Amino acid sequence: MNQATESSMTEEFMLRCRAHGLKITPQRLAIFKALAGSKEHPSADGVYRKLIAQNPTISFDTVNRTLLTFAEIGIIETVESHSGVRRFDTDLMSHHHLHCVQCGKIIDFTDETLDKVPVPEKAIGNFTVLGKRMVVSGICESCRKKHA
Amino acid sequence: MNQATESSMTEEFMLRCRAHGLKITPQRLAIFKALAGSKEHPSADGVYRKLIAQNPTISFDTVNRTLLTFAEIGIIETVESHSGVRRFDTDLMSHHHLHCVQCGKIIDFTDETLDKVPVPEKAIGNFTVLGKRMVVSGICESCRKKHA
DNA sequence: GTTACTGCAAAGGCTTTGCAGTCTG
DNA sequence: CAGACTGCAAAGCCTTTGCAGTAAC
Repeated sequence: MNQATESSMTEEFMLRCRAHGLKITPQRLAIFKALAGSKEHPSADGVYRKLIAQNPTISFDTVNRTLLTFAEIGIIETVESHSGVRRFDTDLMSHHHLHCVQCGKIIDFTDETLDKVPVPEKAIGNFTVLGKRMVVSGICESCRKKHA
Repeated sequence: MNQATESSMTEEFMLRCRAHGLKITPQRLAIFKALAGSKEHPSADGVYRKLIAQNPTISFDTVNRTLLTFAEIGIIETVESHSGVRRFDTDLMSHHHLHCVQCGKIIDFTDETLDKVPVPEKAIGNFTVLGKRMVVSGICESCRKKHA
C-alpha cells in the first residue's frame, strides 16, 4: 500500500469514528493501522501481539474492546469461528469465504460475479446492509487427504 | 413434519453416520431428532436443556461433542457467532443469514435466486463443497431504533 | 469541563481434556 | 471382541466487568 492510499484510508477511518461519536485515540489509530491491508483472520490476542512491538504500553483489553467496537461500526467483522476463540476479518475489501468444517480454517477468495449478486430487498425488510459475503462450507484439501 | 418425512430423515442421518465411520447411539439419535426441523441457532447448552426433559441421563459433554461431530460431517453448521458462545445452525434446508453486527442476532431468510448462484469453480480449487450461504451483515431494525 | 477511553485486575463462563466404564458393529 | 462413545470431573482459556486515572473535544 502506498502512502497516499494509507493516509486516505486513515482519514476515512477517522470520519467513520466521528460519525459514530467515537473519540480518536492513539490506540485506536494504532490498531486500525495494524489491521489495514491485512488479510488474516486474527484473534484479539493475535492483534495484540502484533501491536506490542510498536506500542509497548497498549493493553490487551484495549485491543479487544477496540476490535469489538470496530466490528460494531462495520470497520471489521467477526467471522464464523468454529474454535472457542473469536476471530476477526480485517480485510476491508469485498471477498468471500471457504470454510473448512473439519479444521475450521477460513480461506478467502474473490469473485466479481458474486460481488454483483444483489441482496434481495424483500427478504431483508428494514435491515440496514453494511456488507455481504458468500460463505461456502466444506472440506479443504489437506483435511480431505488426512481422512482419506 | 409428518412421520414419513421424519423416518426418511433419520435413515439419511444414519447413512451419513456410517459413511463417516460413526456409530449410531441412542444419544446421537436423540440429539439429531431434537435438531431436525428446528430453525434456531442454539448453543450447546440450549440443545442440552431441550434434551434433558426427554433424556434425563444425557450429559452436557455428550451433547457438546456430538454437535461438534455433526458439524464436522456437515449435518449442522456453526454460525458466525459474535458472542463468546458457539452457536449452531441446525436448519438443514438452504437458507441465508442477516447478521446484526450490534446485537449479534442472526436472522434467517430464504431466496431462491441466491440458492441458484453458482459457486465459482476456479476460485475454490480442490475444496469439497458441502453447502453455501450468503451472509449479509448490517444493523437490524431494533438496533437502529435504539441508537437513533 | 464533560464525556469517553484506557489500563489493570479479578471474576465469570464456556470449552476442552483425561479416564474408566459401557456400548455398538 | 475391538474400537468407539458416554459420562463425570477438573483444568484451561478467553471474555467480561468494574473502577480510578487520563485523554479527547
